[in-house]
Amino acid sequence: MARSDPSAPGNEAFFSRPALEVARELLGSRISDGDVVVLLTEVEAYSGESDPASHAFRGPTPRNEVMYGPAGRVYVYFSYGMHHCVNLVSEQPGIASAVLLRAGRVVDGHHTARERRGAVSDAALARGPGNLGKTLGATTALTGTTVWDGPLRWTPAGASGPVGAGPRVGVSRAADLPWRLWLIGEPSVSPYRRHPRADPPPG
DNA sequence: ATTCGGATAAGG
DNA sequence: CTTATCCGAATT
Repeated sequence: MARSDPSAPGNEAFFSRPALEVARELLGSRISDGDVVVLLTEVEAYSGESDPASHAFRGPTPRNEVMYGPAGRVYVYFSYGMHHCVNLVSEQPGIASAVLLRAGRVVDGHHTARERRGAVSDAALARGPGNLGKTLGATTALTGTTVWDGPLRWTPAGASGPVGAGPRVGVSRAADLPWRLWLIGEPSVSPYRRHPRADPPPG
């Protein structure tokens, strides 16, 4: 190997699957930036141009272009003019798909994390996608980097606990697809907030 | 429950 | 130009 990690082929294969499947297996795995290490506790799948809640629903744009490329790349979008939200691209090239990293538990680098986030509880450091992005120091400049030879490094999960599934947060269309997954009992998981204009829940 | 902040993209 | 959005903090 000249530059990239020898585990790159395996990592790319891991991400080159349907977003929901990748999302499920991301729970309990780790993503790091320098000394800051986060164990992922909450993720959401966004799958293809047929998913009305996905940034790719209306086809390619300069912002979402990376979602159409090979898996294992980082997609950071700048949200509401202030938050950097981190996604990991999944599926094969041509199928725009990604997993939004919604929350995690900081397991190392608390000092750096708190420099970025301020005086909040450990559980709140990386609770919510904007806060997780801030904890990792993410900016849109990370878009397109891989999680094996870029600033963000991903390592597979060991064991992880029971998994909950429910509606995605803040989406107004396809609001009740249970594509938000989390580790049950984790205090770092963000509270569910339904989009104000989503259709009423079924039942 | 509501309000601001203010990038990105779609539609008029 | 107007409206909506994969959000978070602060306020009613």
